[in-house]
Amino acid sequence: MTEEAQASRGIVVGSNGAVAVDVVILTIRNGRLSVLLVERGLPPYKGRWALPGGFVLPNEDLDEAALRELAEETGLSQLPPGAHLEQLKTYGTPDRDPRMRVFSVAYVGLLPDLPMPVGGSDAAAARYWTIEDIKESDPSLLVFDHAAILADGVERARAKLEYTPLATAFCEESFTLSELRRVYEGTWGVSLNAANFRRKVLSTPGFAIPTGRTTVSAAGRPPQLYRRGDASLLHPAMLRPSS
Amino acid sequence: MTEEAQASRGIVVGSNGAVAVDVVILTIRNGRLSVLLVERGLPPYKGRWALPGGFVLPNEDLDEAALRELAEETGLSQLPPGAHLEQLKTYGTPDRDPRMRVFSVAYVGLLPDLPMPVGGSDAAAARYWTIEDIKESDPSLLVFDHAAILADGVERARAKLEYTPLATAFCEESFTLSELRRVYEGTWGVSLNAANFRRKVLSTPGFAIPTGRTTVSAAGRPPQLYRRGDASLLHPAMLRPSS
DNA sequence: GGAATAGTGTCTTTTAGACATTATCAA
DNA sequence: TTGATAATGTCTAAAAGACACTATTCC
Repeated sequence: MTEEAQASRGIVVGSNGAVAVDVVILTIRNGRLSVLLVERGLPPYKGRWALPGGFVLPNEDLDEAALRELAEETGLSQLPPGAHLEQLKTYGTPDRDPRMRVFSVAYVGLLPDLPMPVGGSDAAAARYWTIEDIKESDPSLLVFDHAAILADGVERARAKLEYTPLATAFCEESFTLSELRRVYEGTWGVSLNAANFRRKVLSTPGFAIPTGRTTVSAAGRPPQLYRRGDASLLHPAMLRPSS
Repeated sequence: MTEEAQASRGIVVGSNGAVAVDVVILTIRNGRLSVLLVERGLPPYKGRWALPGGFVLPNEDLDEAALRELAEETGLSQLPPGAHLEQLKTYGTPDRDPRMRVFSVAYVGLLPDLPMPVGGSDAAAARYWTIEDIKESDPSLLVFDHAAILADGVERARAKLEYTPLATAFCEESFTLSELRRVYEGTWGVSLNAANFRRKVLSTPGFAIPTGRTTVSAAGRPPQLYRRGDASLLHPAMLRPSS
């Protein structure tokens, strides 16, 4: 039955729940895939952690709401250049929030490892957790179904690195190929052959563009710097080792 | 800000819109990718077409609501074996429905080309349209943002055929490799080399399993019959011709 | 020079594209 | 036999994996 048919029959008119957004903000810190979580400072659920999120405001688009939540928690007034935010999935199991029916439209954000701002808009604590640490901790660390949302977000990021150049969203505006490779290695939890990785990236038009500059490094030959190209798909894909 | 923080501050409590599901039901008819649309029989929007959909009921999960809508429009009491239904994306632009704020959680369904049942639960007409015909018709054929939802659904289907064995969801329980190839050809709008396609499918474990039986065909050598295997990913992917 | 990291070259293996050839049916 | 479709075989090209080797820096 169509929405309109229902509405004209008066079966369900008006609202059947509240709509929120939750954001899985991922970054690579110290070579490990990590997510930004906020701690509940007040009951209920005091001491447990949650994905940043909140209700969609009247007249606010979903993407806007997600951007706003990301900005509030990271302190970034806007997305850094090259960063990426995309819709993930909507979660609406009737009792996922025990207080009322809440539909949560989840987003995934890929960001470079920026220094945390001094306090977001909330009093509650916020910090990055490695995905590993969360998996090894008490299953009730996260509120509601946020563990499932996080798992879906991580899988989305892992999959998208295969067939898009989005790994660069984890990097600063200019980056070395070793940094880019460590994004893949940290996200997939594998190690990749540096020479073959280099050949693959450089043979894909629009993935990484040489800037001509180099960086100073602590030891070894100074690496070249690259910037994001305009490719939107890798063809053929970067293969995730199957082992 | 977290949902809980907002709720405890009373910033937004209760609802901010209604939540509906809309389903992009795709099939291959006469070799062409096609979608099931329902016609509005009553004003407003009389004579225009829409994706099957409706509001999510209290205590109904999103997947359930999508299955219910699919069943109501196709007359299928349950999904045929091997058919596929997955969440696509949520659309929530404030004025996408002029009557009230409606968040629509869209789904994509891939089904074999089953005969249409004699009338769904609605009085409104329902029929399959080819994607081509919709693209060539008046842009106002579809209500609201349903053209955009349809485009996203078609792109999802096209992409998923590349890296999953979901093409089999368009087939009956047993199928020939030519039928399977025509699914790819119809979905992608290309023609594929039959010999190379065959080699690719048969070299992917769990894609298509020979049943040992053959079909009678109007002309030519009778083809072997296959059934779906248990693979969930193609590795490496079936490449979509880049031309 | 030695340690460390960046970058190049090359051989092998896997997979895809092109396409000729054979197989099996109906009329 | 002819026409049609299914199935096989083979050569070539593209891409990935493995890995040895050279380059450039700091100490």
